[in-house]
Amino acid sequence: MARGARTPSGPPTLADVAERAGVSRQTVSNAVNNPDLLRADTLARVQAAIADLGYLPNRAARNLRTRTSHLIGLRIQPAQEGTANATMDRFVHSLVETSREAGYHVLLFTGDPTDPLAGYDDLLRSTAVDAFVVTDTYLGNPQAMWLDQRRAPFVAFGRPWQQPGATHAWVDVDGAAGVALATDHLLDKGHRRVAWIGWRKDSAIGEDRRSGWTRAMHLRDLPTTGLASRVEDTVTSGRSAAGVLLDEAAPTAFVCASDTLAMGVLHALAERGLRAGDDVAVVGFDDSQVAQVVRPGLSSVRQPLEQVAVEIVATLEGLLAHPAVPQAQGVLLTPTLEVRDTSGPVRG
Amino acid sequence: MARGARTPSGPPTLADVAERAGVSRQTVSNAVNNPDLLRADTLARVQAAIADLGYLPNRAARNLRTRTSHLIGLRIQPAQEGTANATMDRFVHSLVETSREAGYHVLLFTGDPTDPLAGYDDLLRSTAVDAFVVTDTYLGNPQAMWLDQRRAPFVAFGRPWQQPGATHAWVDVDGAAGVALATDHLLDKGHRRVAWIGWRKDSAIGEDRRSGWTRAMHLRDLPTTGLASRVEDTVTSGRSAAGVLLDEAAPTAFVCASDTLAMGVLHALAERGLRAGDDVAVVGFDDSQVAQVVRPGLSSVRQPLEQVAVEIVATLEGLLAHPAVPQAQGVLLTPTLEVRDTSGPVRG
DNA sequence: ATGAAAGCGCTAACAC
DNA sequence: GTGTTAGCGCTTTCAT
Repeated sequence: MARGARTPSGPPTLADVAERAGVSRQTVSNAVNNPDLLRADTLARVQAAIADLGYLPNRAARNLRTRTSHLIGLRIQPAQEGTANATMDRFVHSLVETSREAGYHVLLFTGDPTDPLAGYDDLLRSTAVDAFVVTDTYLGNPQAMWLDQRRAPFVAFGRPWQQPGATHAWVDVDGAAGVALATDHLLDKGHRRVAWIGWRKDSAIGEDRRSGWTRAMHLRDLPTTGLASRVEDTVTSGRSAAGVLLDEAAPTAFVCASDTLAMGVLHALAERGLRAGDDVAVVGFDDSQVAQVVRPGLSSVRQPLEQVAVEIVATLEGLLAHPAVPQAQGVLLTPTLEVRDTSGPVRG
Repeated sequence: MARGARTPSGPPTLADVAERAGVSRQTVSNAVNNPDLLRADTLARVQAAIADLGYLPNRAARNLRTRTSHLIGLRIQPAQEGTANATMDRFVHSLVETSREAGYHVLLFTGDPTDPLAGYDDLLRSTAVDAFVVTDTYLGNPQAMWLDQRRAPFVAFGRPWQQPGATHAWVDVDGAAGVALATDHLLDKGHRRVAWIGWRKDSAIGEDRRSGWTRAMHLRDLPTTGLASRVEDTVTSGRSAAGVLLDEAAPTAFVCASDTLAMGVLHALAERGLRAGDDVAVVGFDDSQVAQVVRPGLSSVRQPLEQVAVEIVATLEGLLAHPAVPQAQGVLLTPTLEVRDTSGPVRG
């Protein structure tokens, strides 16, 4: 059947535009992808036809031909209820926004939480996505190694802590710097006994953040012994840890590896009739909604997730370019500190 | 060029499998899509070849041929900072999970917040997605009407409040029932003066939720006059509204249209030295992370978002089936109540 | 039950 | 600068 005599079924195609503009299909393709190749008047005629028809290239056909999908795969985990952790929400939005500007959409997938590789393989083999953004590198990061082996383009949000020899591109936030920022802020306020509540030792991110605290303390010749605690990332753990530290080390301020832990500290203070901000200062990490709406307002380290997304997409574009543009292997961004009520000046 | 002599560039294709199994390409296609058509031994041979090669059908080719993408478009808004609203996070994950089980992936896009249609059009015209899930129906819902006109398959999360004549499929949570649940819970605890803090009158969702409160109160012959306030959805608005109500109407309990407003109430109580849960009860709406980690724990109405996702995907499958399966136009799900400290029994 | 032919809509390569 | 040819990998139709 001749394409010219088609019934108006489905969106217009290249052929429709070509016929209407009185040019060949290839010329229409060029008008869309390489406008410079056309003479001005031809271009105008084709563009008019495109506008008239409301033509947009069919994605599947273009994908098949160019062997790209302009899709970026992102695996998401269920939101952790009962915690204040909600980094993903902000990051996902930033990534979607930035990707759009670069001509990409974000394809979400989940996977068996026990199998970090689930989902990646199928998408890769079926050429459903051009690249991945890998976020859950804290699990030990087998995805990164695995994707690297398959030569799958990807950028990690998070450093390859466990694989010192890894060569893949990554973008991360300098947790140590963030915690140092928080600690310095407290020290500047006059605090001397600043405690740390962080995660268990097997968390590389936790240890990194912790190092920001020890560094800041030691730079002012302040001791850290007996002032630190390593616990699970739950509110109740934070509460107990704070209780023990208050009893045994009498800190006047707490820096925490997460807002979840910081909330635990606030609970412990309230139980003892201590006023957060006035009696004891507290700083959390992630600038969660909880930090923003709780009373008193929780000071917190904020990750520049918008900027992370920008760096990730820029890296991705380099990776996917032909020929691939050499990338800086890693980009480390510095967080900021949101000061709220819980780190007001010490009373008196 | 004969496909048989290909260099091992890129993933295996149908032709590769066919050659290895000694059958035609069509037979491989049938083995994948209509296994029943093959003789048992042929099927086994083909499946072995598929497994050996790690073959998975190329998405773009399949999409082009079948005119489907097995992608569901979802437009996301930026997380509202400074509020406790985080329904999206949980919903998105549920939707991705449920979609996967139905063979779909979720494609995320954003749009100009001032133009609710931005993004939809391009995806539709380029046949990038098979259907949409429309969530932000509270804005007045032009997307629904618009998509309906274009005969684009979609399901709305949220009723067509503004368009009584709308015929599209939707899934929603019965906010009135949720608030009635909360109010009854408080009345059962012995409260009689239960106040309502909700959104401005132009919010249909807000008015619906409010109706659950008036209904529950009136069912027990309790007055509502002077006990209600309609404000913006911010913590400070909730705080002021609670202050005014406490001064003028002396309620012993508050039901709020959101956790954000409920947090405002908690602030107001704390400022007055009143203890939430003991002196005055408070129930929020959304069961946000804030409700879960704040102290005292905030009782809250929880939307069954997992179930919403299941219903939406089921409806979508019906819509996309050939021939389309007739759908119930709307599905209304009932929320549950998470009881925490702020709605403990009245003291004494 | 299996194979051959055609074509989805697009773009890369080349001819004019 | 524009048109022609071919083919991406798959599935639908029809023949065997």
